[in-house]
Amino acid sequence: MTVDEASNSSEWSREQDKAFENALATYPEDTSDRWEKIAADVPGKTLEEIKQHYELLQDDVNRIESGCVPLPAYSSSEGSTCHAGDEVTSKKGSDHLGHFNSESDHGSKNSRSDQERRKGIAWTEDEHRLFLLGLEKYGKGDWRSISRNFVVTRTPTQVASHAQKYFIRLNSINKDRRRSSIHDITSVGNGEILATQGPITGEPNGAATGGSSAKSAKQPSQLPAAPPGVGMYSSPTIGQPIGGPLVSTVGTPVNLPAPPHLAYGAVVPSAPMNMGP
DNA sequence: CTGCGGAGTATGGTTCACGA
DNA sequence: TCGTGAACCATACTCCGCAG
Repeated sequence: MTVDEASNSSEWSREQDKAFENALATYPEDTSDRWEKIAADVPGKTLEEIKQHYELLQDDVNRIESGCVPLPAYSSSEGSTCHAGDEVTSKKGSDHLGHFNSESDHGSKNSRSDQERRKGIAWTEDEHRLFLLGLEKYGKGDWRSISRNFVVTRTPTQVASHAQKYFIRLNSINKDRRRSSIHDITSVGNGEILATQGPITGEPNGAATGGSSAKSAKQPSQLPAAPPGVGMYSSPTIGQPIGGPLVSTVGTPVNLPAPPHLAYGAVVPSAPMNMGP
C-alpha cells in the first residue's frame, strides 16, 4: 500500500494527522499563508513536512478518484493493518473491536447461525462529521459517493445504515430523548463539533462531544416541537447553519477523505471520543 | 445515608428482503 | 445494481431495590 510512503518522511502521529486534517479544513486553499498557518497548527511539523504530507495526501486522493486505488477493504483490511483498535475504542474500551474479520462478504449469504454477526464498529465523531459533509454535498441517497469521497473508511452500505439510524434519530428528536448519541451531531465544524444548534442537545456544554453519555442525558427533552433546523429527512440542519467555516470544508473533499495510508489509522483515529475518566 | 448489584431500556451496527 | 426499510443482536446506560 502506500502506508510506507506516508510514514517514510517522518512519523506522523495520529494527533498530528488530526491537527493537520483540521487545519486543512480550517484554512481553505485561498487562505494567505495557508501553509504557515497549518504548520503552526500541527505541532512538531515543519512547513516542509506539512507540504510533503499534503502532496502525498493529494496523490492518494487522485489515485482513489481515478480508480487506481481500490477503495479500502474496510473492516477486513483494517484488521490487518491496524490500529482500528485504538481508534474505535470509542466507548469505554469496549472489547468488541478485535474481532471484525472478513467483511460480511457479500456473496455469502450465510445464515446468522452460520456466520457470527459482525460486531459493530462504532462510528467516530470524525466519521460522522465526514458523513454530514458528504450528506450535505451529495444529498440523501448518494451513499456511494459519500462513502467514496468522504467517509472512506465505511462502505456505502455502512453509510446507508448509519444514515438510516441518523434520520430515525432526527425524527425522534421531538419525542423524548434520553441519551445523547453521536447522531445528535447534526452539523460539522473545523474538527470541532458545533454543539448542535439546539435541536437535540440542551446539553449545556459540548456534551455531545464527550460522546459517552454525559450524565446530562437524563435531561428530558426540552424541545417539544421539531427543532428549527431539523426538518424531516433530506437536509435537516444540514446544509444550513453550517455556513461559516464549513463552507470551505465542503467542496474540498480532498481535505477530508483519508487516503489509504491515513484512512485506517490516522484519520478516523482516536477521535476525542473518551477523554478518559 | 451511601454503595453495590441487577433488571430494564435505549442506542448503534449489521444483515436481510424488497422495490426502483 | 443500488437504495430503502425493517428486523435482529450486542452493548451501554439508567433506574430501582437491597444490604451494610
